[in-house]
Amino acid sequence: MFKLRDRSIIALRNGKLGCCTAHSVIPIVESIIETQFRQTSLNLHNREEESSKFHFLQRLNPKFYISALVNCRNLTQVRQVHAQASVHGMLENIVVANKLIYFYSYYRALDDAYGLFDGMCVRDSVSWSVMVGGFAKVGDYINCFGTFRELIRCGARPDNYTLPFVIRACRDLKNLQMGRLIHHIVYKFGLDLDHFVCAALVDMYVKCREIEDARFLFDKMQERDLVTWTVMIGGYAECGKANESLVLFEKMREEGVVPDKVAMVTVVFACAKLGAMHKARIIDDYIQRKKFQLDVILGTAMIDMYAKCGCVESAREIFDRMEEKNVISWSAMIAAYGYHGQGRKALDLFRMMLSSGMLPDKITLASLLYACSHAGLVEEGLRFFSSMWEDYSVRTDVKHYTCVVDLLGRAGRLDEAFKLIKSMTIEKDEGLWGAFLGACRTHKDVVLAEKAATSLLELQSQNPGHYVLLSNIYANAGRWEDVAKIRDLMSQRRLKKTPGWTWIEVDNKSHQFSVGDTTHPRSKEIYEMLKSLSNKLELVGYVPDTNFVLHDVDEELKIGILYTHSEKLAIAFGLIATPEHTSIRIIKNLRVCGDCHTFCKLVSEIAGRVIIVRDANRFHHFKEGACSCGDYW
DNA sequence: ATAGGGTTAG
Repeated sequence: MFKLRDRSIIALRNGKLGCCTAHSVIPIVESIIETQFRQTSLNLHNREEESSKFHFLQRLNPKFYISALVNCRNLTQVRQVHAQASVHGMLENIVVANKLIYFYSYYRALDDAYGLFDGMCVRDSVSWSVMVGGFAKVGDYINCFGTFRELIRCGARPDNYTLPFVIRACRDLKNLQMGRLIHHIVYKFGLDLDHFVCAALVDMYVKCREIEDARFLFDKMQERDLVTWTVMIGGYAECGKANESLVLFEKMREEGVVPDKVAMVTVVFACAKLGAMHKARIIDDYIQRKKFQLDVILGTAMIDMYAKCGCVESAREIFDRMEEKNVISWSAMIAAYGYHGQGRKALDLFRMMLSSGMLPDKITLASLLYACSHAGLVEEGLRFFSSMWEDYSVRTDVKHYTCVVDLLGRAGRLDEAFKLIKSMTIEKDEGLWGAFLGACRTHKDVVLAEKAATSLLELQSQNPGHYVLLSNIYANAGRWEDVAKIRDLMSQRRLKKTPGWTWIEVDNKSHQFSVGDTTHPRSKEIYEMLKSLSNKLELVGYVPDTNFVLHDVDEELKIGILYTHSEKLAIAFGLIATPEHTSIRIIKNLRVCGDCHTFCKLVSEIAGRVIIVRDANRFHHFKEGACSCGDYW
């Protein structure tokens, strides 16, 4: 047992622990408790008598307990200090009680913390803050909100220490309504929107996908720190405004904020979303210049960036340069080969992965199946699918089924795909039915499409793409009444067809086109180019395929609509605005239409250009009249 | 007495 020496006793009496090292405090407390325990058990009902010998203990300064708590190394020690404080009536000291609540929640003993909190006669704003924060830290949002509500109900004033906790709870739960309420409370109580509250609100709005609200607050912050910049940049990328992400990144650097690795990962992620190749190169240069270490996460993000910007080779270079790879890095690279239609390379890489001793997970296998599906490697895909559990201990989930339905569907084996769906014991989702419906469209099978559609619409799909697909199938079969029904259903469910757009980078600037667009400054030249292209294309036997036009309009009009699809406009612009023989890269937000696919093949031939198209699902590399997807997409 | 941001499929 540690022995109390005079010096220590003096220190304790004065509430100063300057002469004690951090680690010597605990034994002192233990010793005090020990002695005190002996004393109280001898003389439980005679508190007057106990005082003479241990008088100094009762007059202990609260600072002693606070220091003792700070030096606690586990929950048991906190409980001991609590017991000691209780004996001396120290719990009535609000600072001691608050500290105890804080340390109980630090050790995740929320029951103890709340017990103490609940028993407090007087609470100050710190008490509320540590209690609300305690619940927030362990992820007990119900009690976090509950305590906060109690705070408001008691007429206490919330403070800037409490609010960030509650706001972060809203963020994690993606509870926008509650988040707004708290934002409102800030104004109602006339609290000042300090840095912490503001940063938390920005983060909350970003995670609830209210990017404009986040931006509004972000712009109002006087001092924007790196983390908040990063949140904002990532938020824009997440909600499809990756362009703005890169603009913000520039702005951040202009303001002299120096990015760290996490910020760079976020920017790389934004660039992957955007698919802008020259930006990818710039960011890569920046990363190399600033000597950011190519760790697993940054490396993997860069693999993804290069692959999604259309350059699998550069992605592979990064992959090979990475010293440490995890299952995510391997999966990203396999997936990249998949959506570039290089199924064989995906398989090779998968084998390499196995021989390097890395175990695949469900995402690796989904990527692999996806690669097989997009390269028409039907048998290989089916083999992997059937042996996932035995070979890799990975359970098949609905995503794997979706890949295989896609695989069979593309190969025209619709009946097998349907049989597979019917045999499933796990829950079917709309992605699965969507894949099947897509296959029915490709192979013009209205009967199976109707079955798929029934299930799909039962799921109350919010994805307009599925309705358009179905409408497309009906239109193709000339069933205009059914087309009208789908249209009604869409408006009932307040869904609008996602407008298609394509964009192209020329001279470091992006140019965006929608169908029939005439807003581009060089519009006149673009349409002239289109006209001359169509004349040349007709000479090589191109016939517009009006099956890809949804509207119930006459043939002439259909051809007109088809001719001005956004991807055609972007390509025409690419041809007039870039040097000959350079490749043209375009990005489309939806799946590329069949007629445009044919168009691209022919243009690649007659104009002698490589055309790289990124659509919603994958890449198409057109060269000398052929496409890397082998018309299999 | 206050914290927070990052990678793969669909």
